[in-house]
Amino acid sequence: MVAVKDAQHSKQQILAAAFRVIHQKGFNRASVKEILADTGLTKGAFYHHFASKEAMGKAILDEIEGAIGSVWLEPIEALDDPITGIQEAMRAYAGSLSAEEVALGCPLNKLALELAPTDDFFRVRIKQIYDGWRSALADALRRGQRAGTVSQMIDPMGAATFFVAAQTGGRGLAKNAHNADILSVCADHLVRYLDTLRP
Amino acid sequence: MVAVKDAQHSKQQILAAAFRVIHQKGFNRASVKEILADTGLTKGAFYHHFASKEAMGKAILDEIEGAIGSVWLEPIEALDDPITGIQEAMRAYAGSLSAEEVALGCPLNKLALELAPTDDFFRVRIKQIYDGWRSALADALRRGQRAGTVSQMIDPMGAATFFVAAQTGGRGLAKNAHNADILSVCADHLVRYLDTLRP
Amino acid sequence: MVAVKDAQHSKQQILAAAFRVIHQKGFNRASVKEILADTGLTKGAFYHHFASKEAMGKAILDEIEGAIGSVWLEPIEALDDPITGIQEAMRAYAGSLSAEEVALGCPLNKLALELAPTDDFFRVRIKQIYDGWRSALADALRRGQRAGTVSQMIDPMGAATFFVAAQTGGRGLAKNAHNADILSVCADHLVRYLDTLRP
Amino acid sequence: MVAVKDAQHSKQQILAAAFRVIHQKGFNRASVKEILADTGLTKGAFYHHFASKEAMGKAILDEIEGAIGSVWLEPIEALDDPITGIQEAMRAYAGSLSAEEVALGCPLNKLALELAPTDDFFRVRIKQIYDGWRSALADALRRGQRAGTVSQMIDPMGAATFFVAAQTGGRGLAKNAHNADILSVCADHLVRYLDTLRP
DNA sequence: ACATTCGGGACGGCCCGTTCCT
DNA sequence: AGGAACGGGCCGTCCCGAATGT
Repeated sequence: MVAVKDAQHSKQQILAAAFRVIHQKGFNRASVKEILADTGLTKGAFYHHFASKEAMGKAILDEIEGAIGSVWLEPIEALDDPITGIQEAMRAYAGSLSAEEVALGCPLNKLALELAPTDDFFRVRIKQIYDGWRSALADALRRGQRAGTVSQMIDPMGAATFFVAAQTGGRGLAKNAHNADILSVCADHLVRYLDTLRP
Repeated sequence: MVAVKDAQHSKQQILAAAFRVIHQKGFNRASVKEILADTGLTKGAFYHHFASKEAMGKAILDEIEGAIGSVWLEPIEALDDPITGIQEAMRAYAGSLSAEEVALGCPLNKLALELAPTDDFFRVRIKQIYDGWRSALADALRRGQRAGTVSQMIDPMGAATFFVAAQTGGRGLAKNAHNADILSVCADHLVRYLDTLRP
Repeated sequence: MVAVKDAQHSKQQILAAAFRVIHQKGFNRASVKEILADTGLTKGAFYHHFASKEAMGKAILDEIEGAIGSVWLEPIEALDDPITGIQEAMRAYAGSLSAEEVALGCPLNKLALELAPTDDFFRVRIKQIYDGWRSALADALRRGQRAGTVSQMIDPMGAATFFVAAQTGGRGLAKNAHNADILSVCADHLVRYLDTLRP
Repeated sequence: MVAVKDAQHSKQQILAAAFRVIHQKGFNRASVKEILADTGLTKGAFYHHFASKEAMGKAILDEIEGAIGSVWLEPIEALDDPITGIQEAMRAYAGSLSAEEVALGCPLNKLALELAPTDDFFRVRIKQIYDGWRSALADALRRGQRAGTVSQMIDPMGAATFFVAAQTGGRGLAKNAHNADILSVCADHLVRYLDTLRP
């Protein structure tokens, strides 16, 4: 009855455990050994699926990219009134995080801060993700401009950039304070900021 | 005339080198050995001045606290129109950073992200610094409310929190992108946001 | 048209690749993985054909034994004047090696030096090969003694031993120096030495 | 009474143990851990004295160079009749080796065979040692030519090269066979070869 | 007091030969 | 014959303490 060897399952298990440990300790302090301890697998399995710890980190980035897509981008994908959509996503997000998730902070920001100065590959990959996020937001705002729900005066990309920055910063502040209220406050302010983008 | 052993000088040297290395690599990856390599001193000296690597980290936090004070707080300390003061500080800050400083990002944020989940002492100490920053900003806004330069409708602490969060987030985004323009964009948006706090 | 699974072919492929890698890196440093990389096969195939890496090493020794036979023994198998035969084989050998082959040295000697102290089975097997070589040379010299082309005064086995030793030593020295001239010099001296064995 | 920390002593201890283990297992299979097990020291000590395992290997080569000097070169340093001197050194050497030493073989040859194709630094350093050996022998022979104890017809460097090669080869053969007689036989033949170099 | 040298161990990521199941 | 997983080994790094000057 021992679970048969299932490559995909093992790889996903490792990825999930790695995400958890890295989210908590950061990439460098997350030891391969500890990651594997959560899975019951051994180093042989790890290095069968990933060429190196770094390669696994890249795979995790892919997952994070997907998560950002489903939380922030899909909900507003085809909206004529993107501002309301983003506001709702923001509120849903700020309200959905458990105390633990608040204390852990944004995984992408964590990796960005830790790895950007050291490893250029990671930096560029993370930049891609952030750029994708900002672009999708800007696209939505442009759609709104065409639909008349967003002011013609504003610069979509600039506004999107500011939103991503402020959102990320708010979550970082809340994390360090172990305080979800900070997140709420920032969310409120961002919602109000978004209102100023209406015509 | 080789400088005789000068305790204070050695300690400052270590602190300066440590700040540099930690800013770049983070606390954990900054090895004591590498820090000392920059100074010409040896481990004996290090452990004479600091009980542990962690203790040295705390000393660095003190320095960072001072730096925040002189960049963000002193310029607006007694202003009747704090909003204009903060706007000027913001613009000065965004304009003053070299490409290298942009790429390194905010040292406090870096430490916050890295150490908060792992080491509670650090987290609390960093929280003190952020709280001090936010409080000082809130105080300034309250002073403005009394002077009539700031709207009575706004919550000073909330606005201060949002400002710190957005500023920090902007610098993080710019760092990862190796792009000072992102910082400028965020600064512009923050300046505009601050305008909305006027009566 | 792709060759169907051909057991013998696969085994030979592995053996050939293994010989190459082992010749270059030695037995221990030659990883199974690297050997297989050259062949396109996988570990499953390897352990299908060989019980262990060690077992494969033994198969390689068989190949080496054959190669020594065809280079050194067959040419003088039935000669009445073995000294001239050996001299010619020596000169042919020294002249035929490419710069690369010089730099790689004698594969048998390499294995002998590396494995003799650690693995007794290998040592004994290699000893067999060296003994076979020496015996065949001694036999040839005895044949020459009977034919009157070799002095009665010399000890055939002793001379054969010295020849093998000096030849091997010369190739080792040349290998380390990346210098075929050393091989030539040693070959000349051995030719002259062989002349002293004539009546 | 625990031995006080004595840098020089510790370093020598490590070097001695390393020589032993490397002589037996070769450089790659000689693990730092095993080397240290013999000494009672730990990795901290090892990496305090040596930058890397490779660096330690180079230090060992220095020791080997010294040993060759005292066994082969010093005894004939200023002799007018170098041939007799070399013959005596050869006989002394062949007679002095214990069964264990025979079974271990020449440490320099072992390193040469193992590391030459992989690590060019080692190869060149080992070449230096061999070249030094050959040159010293050639010098001695030239001195003999001037003194009239060595034939004018022979090429000193060629003869020295052949001597080193044959001696090394003989020791290798004896090692693999676990048989000191092979060494004696080769020594005898070399002695006789040396006689042919007299006027 | 200040600084150095020496050494201790625990861990870090990675690789290796091998086995098991398909 | 292939793919997945095992488990232990390897070299090197890290933070730090103890003994030793100066």
